[in-house]
Amino acid sequence: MALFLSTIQNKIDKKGRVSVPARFRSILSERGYSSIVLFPSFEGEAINACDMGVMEGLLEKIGGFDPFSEDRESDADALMAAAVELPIDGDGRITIPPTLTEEIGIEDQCVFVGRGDSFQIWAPEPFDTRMKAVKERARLKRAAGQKREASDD
Amino acid sequence: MALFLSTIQNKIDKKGRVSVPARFRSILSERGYSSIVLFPSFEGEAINACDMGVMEGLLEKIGGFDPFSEDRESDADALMAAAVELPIDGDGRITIPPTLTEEIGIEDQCVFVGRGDSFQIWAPEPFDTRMKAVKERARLKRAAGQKREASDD
DNA sequence: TGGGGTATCATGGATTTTTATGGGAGTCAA
DNA sequence: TTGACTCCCATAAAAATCCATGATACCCCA
Repeated sequence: MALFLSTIQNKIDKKGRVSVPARFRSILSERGYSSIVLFPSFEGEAINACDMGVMEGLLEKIGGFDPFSEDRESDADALMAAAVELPIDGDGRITIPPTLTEEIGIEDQCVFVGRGDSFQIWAPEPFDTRMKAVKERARLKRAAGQKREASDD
Repeated sequence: MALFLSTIQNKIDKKGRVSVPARFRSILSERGYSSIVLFPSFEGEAINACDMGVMEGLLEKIGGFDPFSEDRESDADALMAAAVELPIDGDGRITIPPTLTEEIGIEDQCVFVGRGDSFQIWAPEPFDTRMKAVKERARLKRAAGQKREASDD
């Protein structure tokens, strides 16, 4: 199955619309979806995005509706409550609700980040910071580890 | 199958009518229903809502589980007795009976909360409190480290 | 190889449709 | 008659849809 790869930054217009990267759209439609499901990441820094199939799988895992049982994870319920299904319009755009953008700090630009079977949406600056941190950590690890002189800094 | 997702707050007018969120309505009608079934949650904080199909499955499951168990049967009886089927009117609204709203503390606003295969109806404030509690708990769990144990104190 | 044409994409704006909400008229029963 | 309820209509706001354009990438053919 095709994977969500690479990082694309797009603009959010005054009406709150953003283009979903064309490649991502084609992957979604390959899977048979014309909408995406968004919900806040647990770390609170990004929005997670997946298709409805993933949500269905999740629900199946936590079990169906049974008012007599208390064992249904409240986390899972919170997830369903925080998630939104967004239709992709005829021009390939979505409108992310303010509840999600505000929490993450997204304003007029956002970054789509491939994660394989799903992707994330970030505000540009925090994403930058995060990437730099990751790279730095990798660099340190490399430096501390072996004498790998193939420098690429 | 489409799932009930996200959280929508709507107003209750003087006549006691509330709009069922459009997305929820379309999911219901997709499943072939034009009414919803309501009954109080056992925790007493919210109203549970589902379609008649879910209700039938539910009662069948409970009834079929153990025909000789008095507890189960009385639970099922209580559920049936407390449940109401509400028609959705031409404008997409329902009128929640006072028996249910008073118990939950709903007055002039209510919140529809998706739960996947069903949804709930809350008074705004208790729902807020609940969501904050869930988030805080998740935060603590995260901060405590990745040791995923049954404990969540 | 390079240049022109074409398809695709991201973006902006306008227009139409849907939705939530308010209110009124008619109906039925107590 | 009064009160509760149903059906119908009005409207403002929000959402979905449609159309236009500049830019870029892609392809084809001389």
